[in-house]
Amino acid sequence: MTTDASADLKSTVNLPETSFQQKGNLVQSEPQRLEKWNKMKLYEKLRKLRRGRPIYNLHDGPPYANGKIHMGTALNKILKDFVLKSRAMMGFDTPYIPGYDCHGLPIEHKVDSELGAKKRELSTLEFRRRCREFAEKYIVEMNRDFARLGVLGEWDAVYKTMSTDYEADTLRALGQFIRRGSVYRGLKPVHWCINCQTALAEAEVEYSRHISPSIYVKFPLKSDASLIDPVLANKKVAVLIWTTTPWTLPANLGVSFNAGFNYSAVAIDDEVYIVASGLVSTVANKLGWKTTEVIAEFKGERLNGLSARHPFYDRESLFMLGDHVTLDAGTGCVHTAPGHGHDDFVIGKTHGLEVYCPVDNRGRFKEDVSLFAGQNVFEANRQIVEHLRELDRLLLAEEYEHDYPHCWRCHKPVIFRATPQWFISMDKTDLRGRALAAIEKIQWRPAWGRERMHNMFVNRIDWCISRQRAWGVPITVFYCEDCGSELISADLIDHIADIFEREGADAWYARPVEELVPKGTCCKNCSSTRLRKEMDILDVWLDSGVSWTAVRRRGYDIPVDLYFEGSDQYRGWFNSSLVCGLEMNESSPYRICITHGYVVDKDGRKMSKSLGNVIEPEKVLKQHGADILRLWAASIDYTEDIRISDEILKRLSDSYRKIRNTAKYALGNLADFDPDKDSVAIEQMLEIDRWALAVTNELLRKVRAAYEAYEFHTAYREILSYCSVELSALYFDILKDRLYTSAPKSLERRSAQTVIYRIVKTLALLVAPILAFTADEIWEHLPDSSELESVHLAEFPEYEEDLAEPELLARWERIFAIRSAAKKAMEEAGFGGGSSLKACVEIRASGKDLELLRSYEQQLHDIFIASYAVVVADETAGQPVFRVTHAPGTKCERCWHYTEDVGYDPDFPQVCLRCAKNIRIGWLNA
RNA sequence: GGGCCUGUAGCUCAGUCGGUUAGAGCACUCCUCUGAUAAGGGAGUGGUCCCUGGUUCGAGUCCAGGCAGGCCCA
Repeated sequence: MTTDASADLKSTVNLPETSFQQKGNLVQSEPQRLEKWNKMKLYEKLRKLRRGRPIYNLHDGPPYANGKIHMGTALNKILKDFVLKSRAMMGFDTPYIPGYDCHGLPIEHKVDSELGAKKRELSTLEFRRRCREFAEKYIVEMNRDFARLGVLGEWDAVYKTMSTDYEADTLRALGQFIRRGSVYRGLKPVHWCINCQTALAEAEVEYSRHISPSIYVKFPLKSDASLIDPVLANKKVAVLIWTTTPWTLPANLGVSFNAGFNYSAVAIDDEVYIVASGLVSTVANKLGWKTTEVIAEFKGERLNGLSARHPFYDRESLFMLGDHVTLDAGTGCVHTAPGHGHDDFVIGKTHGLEVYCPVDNRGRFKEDVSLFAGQNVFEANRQIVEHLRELDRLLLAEEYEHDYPHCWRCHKPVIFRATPQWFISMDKTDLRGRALAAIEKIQWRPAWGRERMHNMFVNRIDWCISRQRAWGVPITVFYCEDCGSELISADLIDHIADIFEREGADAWYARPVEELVPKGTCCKNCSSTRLRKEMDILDVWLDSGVSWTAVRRRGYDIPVDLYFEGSDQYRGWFNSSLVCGLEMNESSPYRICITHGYVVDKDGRKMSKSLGNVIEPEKVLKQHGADILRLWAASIDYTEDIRISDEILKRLSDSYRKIRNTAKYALGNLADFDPDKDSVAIEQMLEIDRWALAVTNELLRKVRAAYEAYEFHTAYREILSYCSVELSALYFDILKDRLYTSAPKSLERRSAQTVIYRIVKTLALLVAPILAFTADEIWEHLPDSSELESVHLAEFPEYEEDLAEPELLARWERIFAIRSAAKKAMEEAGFGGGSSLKACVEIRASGKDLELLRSYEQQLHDIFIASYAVVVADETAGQPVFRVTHAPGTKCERCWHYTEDVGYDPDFPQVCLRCAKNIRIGWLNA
């Protein structure tokens, strides 16, 4: 055989040919495709195409606009895009208006630190302008980065919580809460710097070493001790507390115990002290008790509702039960001052205690505080200790070094102090009860979301909505300069909201009172017109809690279909949105609530700078491309923690290549195929082609169901397995001979091409929500000029009952099982894999297998990709038995089969008769 | 410390009502083809089902207690 002859033969083989590149080059090609989508206005086009169809409304939870997108936000946006793209392909009209959370402390801090010392020179208005610019800058960046992920939406019309209309709506929400009667002014302990005389957020305190007094104090029992245990009757009983802030003792209103702990009554000399049993020896050691005689032991719950006398005031101190009481340190009996501690505040609330705070702005005891009036709290510590000692209430006082909160500005130690704040009551308008009822009706995915949310509302304390900050929506109430009473009115707020609608919330800072209120507005108590503006702003959770109003403004119905966020939002956005929805709209703003887990590293640990295990989406985009990141998002079960690592991304790149190559191979075999002209009717197809159609149909059913259930990783698995097993290893491999060697226009080849066309089109459609870029690229290469200009405008095909063919599928399942056994036998005989055409396979079978194999005997060698396959009846064979030998005959230089008729056609001495015939039909028009 | 969740092969996932020898895809190893070629095909290796105890004839699955990790709260 000469080289020329060989080249001639090769020209009569239909090899795959396509411009679809094997390498994705995603990093380069994706931005180009994005550009194309922008130019063709893909989002608008899709919306137009679906106009009038049922709307599927996913409302975007606004991420905070203060930095680069990270893996968590990228994952969230990608998952949302899966939902929207798949719903669009199910025929829904799918609006998507992304949003941004703009107000709040993190931006204030960043602007603060950028300004440095200059900050003091700025007016509030100017400061707010800087904050606005800061947020705006990040919105532009984040928009670009989110869009780069292939997420389709109204990126040029996002909603922002700082836009004037949004700020007006936020304020109107406050008005509605006031109108319903759930807003009140109360006290709550906050971090307070007595040097700067300002409230501090948690993020504004830094912890550093500090020496405090550490004291053990007895609180003599006031209640009848025999109620605890008869043994204690007529004894001098006291509970023993430990504190490092003696100055909070004047504000003591109670002692807390843990219901589940055991407590011991320890007799020391003629007194009895109550201490948690688990701490008796520690305390004894500390206080130098030589012997500890426990005369009674009981559960903490026995103490509930009893009381002690205050150690130095003529006052009662109530015994309460709380989980915040631990055995880490102290005595297990916790001094409780609701005005000076968060736990104290919460437990005091539930027991109806006053939020008593006898300390003023400058950290001095108020005038009515006997013994210590006017004293600075830190200086008063020593005198309080001395006083306790004099009264014989003190068991030990020493110095204690620990981490203590300090002001981030002046670095002085801060105190916890109750200050006036605005609250939304959970109970005045039964928000708690209504929320619990609404939670039952919402669909939660995963299902445990219901329980988590339920528990949260059962225990939730009133919502503190005021913040002593500048960058936000102001709480637009007034105080009378003359009599001090509050002027709080929903109508007045609506009036101001109308001003905000035009000018934004800056108006509150830019305009004097007279320009903010209608003429004649005055104090309801004393009719004074001298009014002072409240300068607190609203908690940003109220901002985002009303984000659904931004959706309603654009004409969509509330409730929307879906909220889909990370699992931290049970406490956050899901929570505040539900409260706002209930008060303003009498319903939850969402029907379905889905959460995803957190992105963690390969070992399941959270990503943090200090651990050095952070993977940035930007890096993945530069290294692999958005479709790989999207494939990652699709491959995982998002309800749990989601791991990412270089290995995981490597595996996904492999999977990606499998899918891409499958598509490429399919497209390559359609180079000469026009579906309109060349398609073959199902009745005329070869049976294995009908099998492939049926399998594809099944894939369609499974993947559609997965999309409908928001289970993207099931879709991913089905698609990948279909490409690897059904197509690559079976169908395409078996098909090669037919595609390559049959005459181009022959029925056998057209039958296969008809199916391949349907396969690759279905594949493009099914992966489109996930591989947004690649699917569109496949779509472009389909041999069908009449198709839509982007795969994202198309709809999923419907499952076709006619194609199901369960008997055919069952039959072929058995054939492929036998094939697998045959492959093993061929491998053992040295004809595995690519050398299988050298093999001649003899199969001995009985019963049903024999019957089945007989009926397929003619095509069996094609199915095995061998040159011969012979079926022999053998009643002794349970499972089929194989004998594999080297095929007889000569290798045909065209189809590579071994046959005994090579050279029989004198015109084509190197090929078998089948090939000779095909060459004549296909290439010589004979 | 409390609420909710997770733990199955190197990776990502299945595993139904408790029922045979725990599966798949990928990776890995070996073989093979050179007409899917930075591809394709075949065969194979790989498991303390987080641990301990309990219920049961039987536990990856149910119960209890741990351990490790995550979110939220404290």
